[in-house]
Parts: sequence; C-alpha cells; structure tokens
Amino acid sequence: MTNKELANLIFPNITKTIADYENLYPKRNLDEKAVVTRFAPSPTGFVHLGSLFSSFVARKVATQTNGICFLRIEDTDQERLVENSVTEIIRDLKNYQIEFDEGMISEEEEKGNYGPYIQSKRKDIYQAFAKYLIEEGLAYPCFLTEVELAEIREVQEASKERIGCYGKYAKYRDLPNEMVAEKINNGEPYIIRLKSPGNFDKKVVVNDLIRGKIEFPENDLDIVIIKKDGLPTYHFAHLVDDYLMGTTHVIRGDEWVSSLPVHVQLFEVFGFKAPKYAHLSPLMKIDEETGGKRKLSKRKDPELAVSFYHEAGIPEEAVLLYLMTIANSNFEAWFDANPNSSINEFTFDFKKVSASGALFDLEKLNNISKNYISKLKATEVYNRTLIYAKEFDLEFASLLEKYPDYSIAIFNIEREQKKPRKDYATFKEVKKEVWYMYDEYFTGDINYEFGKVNDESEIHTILSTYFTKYYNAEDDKETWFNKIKELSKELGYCPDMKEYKAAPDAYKGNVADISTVIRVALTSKSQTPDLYEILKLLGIERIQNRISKF
RNA sequence: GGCCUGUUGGUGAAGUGGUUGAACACACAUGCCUUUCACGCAUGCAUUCACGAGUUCAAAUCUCGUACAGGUCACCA
Repeated sequence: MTNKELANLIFPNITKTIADYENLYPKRNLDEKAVVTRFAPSPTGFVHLGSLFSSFVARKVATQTNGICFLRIEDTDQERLVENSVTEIIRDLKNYQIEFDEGMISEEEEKGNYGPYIQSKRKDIYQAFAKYLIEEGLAYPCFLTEVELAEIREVQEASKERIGCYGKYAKYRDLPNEMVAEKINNGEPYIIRLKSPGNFDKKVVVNDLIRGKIEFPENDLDIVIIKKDGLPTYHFAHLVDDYLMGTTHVIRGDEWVSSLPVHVQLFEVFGFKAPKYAHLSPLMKIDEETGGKRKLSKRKDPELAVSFYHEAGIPEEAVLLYLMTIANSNFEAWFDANPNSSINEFTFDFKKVSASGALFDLEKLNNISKNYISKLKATEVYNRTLIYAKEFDLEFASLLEKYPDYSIAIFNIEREQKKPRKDYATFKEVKKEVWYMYDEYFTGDINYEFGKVNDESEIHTILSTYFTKYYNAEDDKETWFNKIKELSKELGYCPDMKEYKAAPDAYKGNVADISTVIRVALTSKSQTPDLYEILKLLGIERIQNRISKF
C-alpha cells in the first residue's frame, strides 16, 4: 500500500492540495519592510495585561512599517471555549485603541482575504497539509492510547530519560501501511504525529528578535499535529496559518520559546520560510508573601485583568504609555523630550526590548496617569469623569450633569497652564478632590480640619471681619491677596511669611493661618487648590451659607 | 530531572572591554519656593553591577562554574 493510498484512506474527503491553498491566498503585495503580524488569542476569557501587551506591540510594529496586524482566534481546544470571548476580546482591545486590519470582527463575522480567521473553520485546510505529510511519509497515524502514553511517561520518568514520543517509544512510527490501514478499518482511534526528522544530538540555532541567537537540541519528538477530533494542535495550526496568512513576524509570550525547535522543524519539513520570532517576557509583580518576583497570575492578581484599570478609572492612554515604556524603556525619555507627541510617532525597536521580565509597577503607572490627566483640558476631564461616574457613581454623575459649567470651571483651577496641578491619577479620585464644591455633598456632619487657629470666637472674628470688611467678588487675585494681608495685620497676624519666621513670637500667627481659617470654613479641608479661585467659583450665595455656621 | 532564558539601587532601567561622577525615570528623604496642598527647583539615595574562578595591561561588559528566579517538557494554547 502506498503512502498516497494511506493518505486517502485517512482523509478521503480532502481534495484540495497545498498548492490549491497557495493559489487561494497569494503573497501579500506589501513593502519589503512591512511587518505582517497577528494577535492570536484563544477565546477562553477576558483580555489580561499580558495579552494587551503583546497585541499592543504587534499592532505598533505593523503600523510603524505600513504592515498588517490581524486577529486570529485559536479555538482548537473545543473544551475550553468561553462564550462571547471573541466579542469581549475585540471590545477590550478597542478600548485600548488596538484594532485590526483583518480578522474576526465579531463572534461570527470577519474581514480580510486570508480567512477564515477562526481556526475551527479551517479544519479542511489543516487536514490538507497533514495529508501531504502522510503522502510524503513525513507523518503517521499513532494508535497509542492515553493509558499507554501515561505508562510510557512513567517509565521515562523512572529511568530519568527524556519525556515524550521518540525513538523506541514512537511505537507506530514505522508500522507498515497495510497494518495501519487494517487498524483504521477496524475503527481503532488514532491521532496524527509528525515523523520528526530531528536528531537530539544536533543543534539548531534560532534567532529571536529580542533574545538573539538561542541554541537548542533539534526536536526529535513525534509531536501530535492532528488531534482525535480532527483539529490541529497549536504547533501545526501555527505553521499552516502563519504560512498561508503571510505572517512575517510572530510576536508572542515567552512561554513559546521552548517550542521553537518544533516550529522551526515544521517549517523546514514543508520547505517554507519560517517567520521571524519575537518572544516577550512576562509581566511580573512582587509577591507579597515571598517578597520575590513572580509572573502576574490570573488567580491572585486583580491588576492583571484589564477591567481592573477600567474600574480604577485609570485612563487607557496611561496604561498604553506605560506599556510602551516597558516595551522600549527609551520611550520615556523620548516622551519627556516630545511631550506633545503621541506613541504613534515613536519608533519601536525589538532590540530594545528587555529579555527579562519587567515588574509591573502600579506606582509608576499612577505617576504616568497623573501626568497624563494633568495635561488634559478641563472639558476632557469633565467628560471622562462623567463617563466614569455614569458607570460607577451615579450620584456624582447626576451632579456633574446638573452643573456642567460649574464642574468644568472647578476642573480648570490651575489646569490649562504650563505647570498644571497633578491632583488625581484616576477619574475615580476626582470626586475625592472636588466634592466640597457641591452643596449636595457639603452637608450634614462635616469634619472641619481647623489647625492652629481653632478657637470658635477667633474663627468667627476672622470670618466676619473678612467678609464684611474686605471681601469683594470683583477683586483680581493680587488685590484679593493684599486684602487678606490687611486683614491679617488688623487682627494681629503677620502679613509676611519671612517677617513672621524672623520673629514668630511677635504675632498671634501669620497670613497662612488666616487663609487656612477661610479655606477650612468654606471647604472643610486644610488643603485645597487656589483659594482665590475657589472663592470665585463658590460665589457669594454658597459662601454666605457656609460661613453662617460660624 | 532534561532543555531554554534571565540576574545592574526599593522599582523600571541605560550601559556589551578602557575618558568609572554606573545616565534617566518612579518611589523615598531633606531643603528651597509658597497663603495650604499640589506643581516646580535643588540635594541625597548602588565605593558597585547575584556569587566564585578564569581570560586581559584593563571586565558590569568575554569564558566557565555555582546560586537564585522564570519558562517549557499535553490529543491546552
């Protein structure tokens, strides 16, 4: 029995050949330097920081070279599918400005000429490639049962041999075609394995774009290429898909580094040119229990889920800015030098990606976020805080909507200037900083943070003197502050800080103490943005209400 | 256990044989500025690049070994 006959016995319905598919998916007409890459998640749940990171890098590289970045869904493990994952993945990434040129656009639909972009719909294609291998004697059906496989494994472990299906353990590798056919005709279950041409004592060198040259022993394992359900394993799907889809660069997590010998071998067996590989190190965090560095884990670390940042009100742009500096640490200096530029104008370089895992530092993210928000216009802060509040704090949202101009004016205090305030790192924190400006919140039991001057009658004297004698809503800032100084003088407080520091005992206090009393009486807080602006915004009605308590 | 990778300060890192102040950013501390806070500014924070040996006139940079950390060894991706 010839290999060809055997191949037809195994895949009777597969009529297309590799050449047919090559014609169907011609080479892309792109610039020589254009990178074709992809994000290829399995639809098993939410997008986490790690996948956001690799899709971000993939998207960045494709964009910067006028290439293509497509979304391929790897659903060959039918048991792990999670409903609506595709929709969620697309939505989450879109929130982070990551969109694809080709690939899935919903659970069912897709765009692009190299599809289907979901592996479960590519079964025939994989089988055509597998059929070719059988015809060439480069793959074979394997009848080893799960029990037998487990036994082999035990033997190998006991004798400290390498684990896997190779050498004498590859029991069906050289079974004559006639006997194979007989077993198949008898209905014995089987899978298809690669007949690995590798030799463990020889070396392969693979050039990783990030790690440089890595030397491995050749793969001599007869890996599974087609599973019992007729679908391919990851390795085989990678070969077929990335070949047909014209992928030039495979960007993925470093958990794949060790399968490089398998992947390179697969491309060699078919005589295809392998893509370039870039393996990204995992994002790490400090483990609170052990104090050591460890990979961010889905179970233990809420900050791994992209939704964590959404709920915390951290702007997506800030996360992206941070991911960019993790990817290429020179981005930070570049961004400092070009503060008005965007990530799009920065050139990413594989060579500058660190080979060791970066600690994902929430503190650092916070700082980036704070700087980012400080550069926003007041209306943007208003809009985005409103969006956040609509989802997480309806009460605050209704207030923002009730007083849009007032709110924007509040956000604009010391904002649109060269050195803006940096009060909040998240949209969630906004309320904490501005609540006292709204009468709806400034009610009930208020905890006034009076400091040095906390005597009731003294507070009353300061407030009543100020508001009856000095305060004028029309004053400009300088006049306003001069009046505070005059008030200080009148009441025995030193109007000048330097003078006060030179002779503190000569006065009851200083101009700062006076300001603080006014500030606390009106806002309850001892620390606020510019008092002059706050007085102006509050307006005489709110002011009178608030000081009437003293 | 086999194979692969990594290890520069509290953190991210720059730096790949020589002009050693090991850049820069975050965090922290102190001071200045200042009506408070924030901002800003200034200063401080690794006598040393996991450890040991070797190569060299010269090593964080090259080699070997050790330790530690991560990854992988599925009909999961």
